[in-house]
Amino acid sequence: MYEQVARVRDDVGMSPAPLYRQIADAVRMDISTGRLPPGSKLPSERELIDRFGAARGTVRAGLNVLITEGLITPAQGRGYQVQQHEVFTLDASRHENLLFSRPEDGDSFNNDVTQVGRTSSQELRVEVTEASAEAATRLEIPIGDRVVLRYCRYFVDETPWSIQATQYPWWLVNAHPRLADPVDVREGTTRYLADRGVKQVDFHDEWSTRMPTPDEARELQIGPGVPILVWVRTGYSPASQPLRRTVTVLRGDLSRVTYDIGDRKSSPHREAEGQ
Amino acid sequence: MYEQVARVRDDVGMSPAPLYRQIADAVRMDISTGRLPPGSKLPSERELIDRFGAARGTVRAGLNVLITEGLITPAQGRGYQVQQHEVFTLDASRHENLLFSRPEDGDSFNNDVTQVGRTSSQELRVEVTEASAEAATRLEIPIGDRVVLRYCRYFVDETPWSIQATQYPWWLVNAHPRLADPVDVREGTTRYLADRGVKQVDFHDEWSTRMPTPDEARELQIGPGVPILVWVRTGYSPASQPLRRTVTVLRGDLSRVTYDIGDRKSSPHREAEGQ
DNA sequence: TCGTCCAACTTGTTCAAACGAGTTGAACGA
DNA sequence: TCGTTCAACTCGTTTGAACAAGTTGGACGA
Repeated sequence: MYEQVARVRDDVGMSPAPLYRQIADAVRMDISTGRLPPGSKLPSERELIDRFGAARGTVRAGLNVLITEGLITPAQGRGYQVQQHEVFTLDASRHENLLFSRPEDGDSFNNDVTQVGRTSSQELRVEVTEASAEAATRLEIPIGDRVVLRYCRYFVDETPWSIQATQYPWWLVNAHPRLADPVDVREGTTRYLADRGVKQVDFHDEWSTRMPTPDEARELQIGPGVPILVWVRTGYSPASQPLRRTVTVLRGDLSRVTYDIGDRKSSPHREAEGQ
Repeated sequence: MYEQVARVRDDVGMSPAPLYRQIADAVRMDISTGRLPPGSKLPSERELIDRFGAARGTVRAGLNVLITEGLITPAQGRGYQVQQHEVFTLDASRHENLLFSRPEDGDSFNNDVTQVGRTSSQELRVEVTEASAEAATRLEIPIGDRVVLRYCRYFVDETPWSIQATQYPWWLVNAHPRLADPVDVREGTTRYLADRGVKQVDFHDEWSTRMPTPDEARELQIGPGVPILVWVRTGYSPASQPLRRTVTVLRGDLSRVTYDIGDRKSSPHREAEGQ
């Protein structure tokens, strides 16, 4: 199927790209042109060795570039595969607090998920710990003060989606003890608090991106080359008192986030698929 | 300085981590504990070879893990260095449209930059092109319609910071021709339009993250292991007519984004340094 | 027919060697 | 003193070999 590719080594003048990068470029081109569509299997290392007349190490160096770029995934015994993502959109400006909260909460994300025929599930863990310096600053409490930490990992079908850790100051937990219940608050913590007169009206959101730590990569089941989105939301009462601080780590390859700012209510945006 | 590390190979039962990952873990630990502070030089490959009794390829595989995680940067002839970032924060909810716009625009970002004693600069390029499918959808114009593309690369001091491409629909350019001027609009395009009665009051923002393409990596001068933030903002008139669409690509290692949502005006957040 | 087993694939890990190319600082000469 | 040169360091690229370990499908036997 492939003819032997003439190796570009003996140029005069400008030095050619190193062989491993030529390999990466060639395969990347095959991907971007659609010759290798998402989900398809790459030629095996053996085939690429023959095609480029390179050593195995060189071929692997080239493929490693594409792994780092998040374009392909290796699987021992099965070969390399072109990444395919199904992106879910999260409307952060309408989002109350928790991903996957109940539809009655008016949350848009769970709807997004279930409307596509997916099932969402979650693992919950609740602890009482001490506030870190960062959290204490945001929650405007002394460092080391007791807080309730509600830790949650969310799944779409079987795929880990995000990790979320919410810290509530102790004074709030005292008044509303179900926050410390190690079980799911059925109607959602935001609704629970709202029903008891504690309303979050303001948010401060902070976004950043980075590569996952090994722990995060394990929990989200992502390989190298996939960045994460880190979302830190602090919620405030009408009196500008911090009520909670939520740190959410989202898989970058599966997530898109939107904000609608201004007067328009429901945005009439068609879903434009991009890249 | 370092004693020979006993290699963990012959465990019974659970197979040990491969050597290259042991090396990565050891060095990562040195970084996270501060034994190797940001900006410091790593031991050379030679030293690590001796310390772990591994082949050079194995040591390089280990270091490659850390490069992919964005923790270190290699420099030919000079050794490896622990990454050090100076993060700049961009307040997207107060942000008018362009990064680095003039202080009179009330933009917070340029202030952030100059207040720290940095200088911001930019490269501008203006073209007339045809709207892509995506852009046309957002701008609510026919696909292939003429648009003005204002392309800009921003720098902090000498460091590339972000790449920004704004598309204006032709009907707007006709009415406000300076949008097509291949020179900097001194007072900022947002202000320019506002002064002429065209006010952007609503925004639709879309955020995602991914690894850069080779082109983006070159333009932003980022190495492997550094993700980018992609920000797509569509601006609307009070009549909900799309006025422009801006795609901004930000270096993930240097950027943090905030949104303040709700009634509170200026958020009294102290700058809490995290991570 | 239906499991089991195994051969033949796949990628994962590691070694050893060689040469190329960028950087640095010390020795040297003008 | 100052510039040049160069040795000795750094990482960059490539080869070839070997064995480990996961996957798959077909042959084979019950």
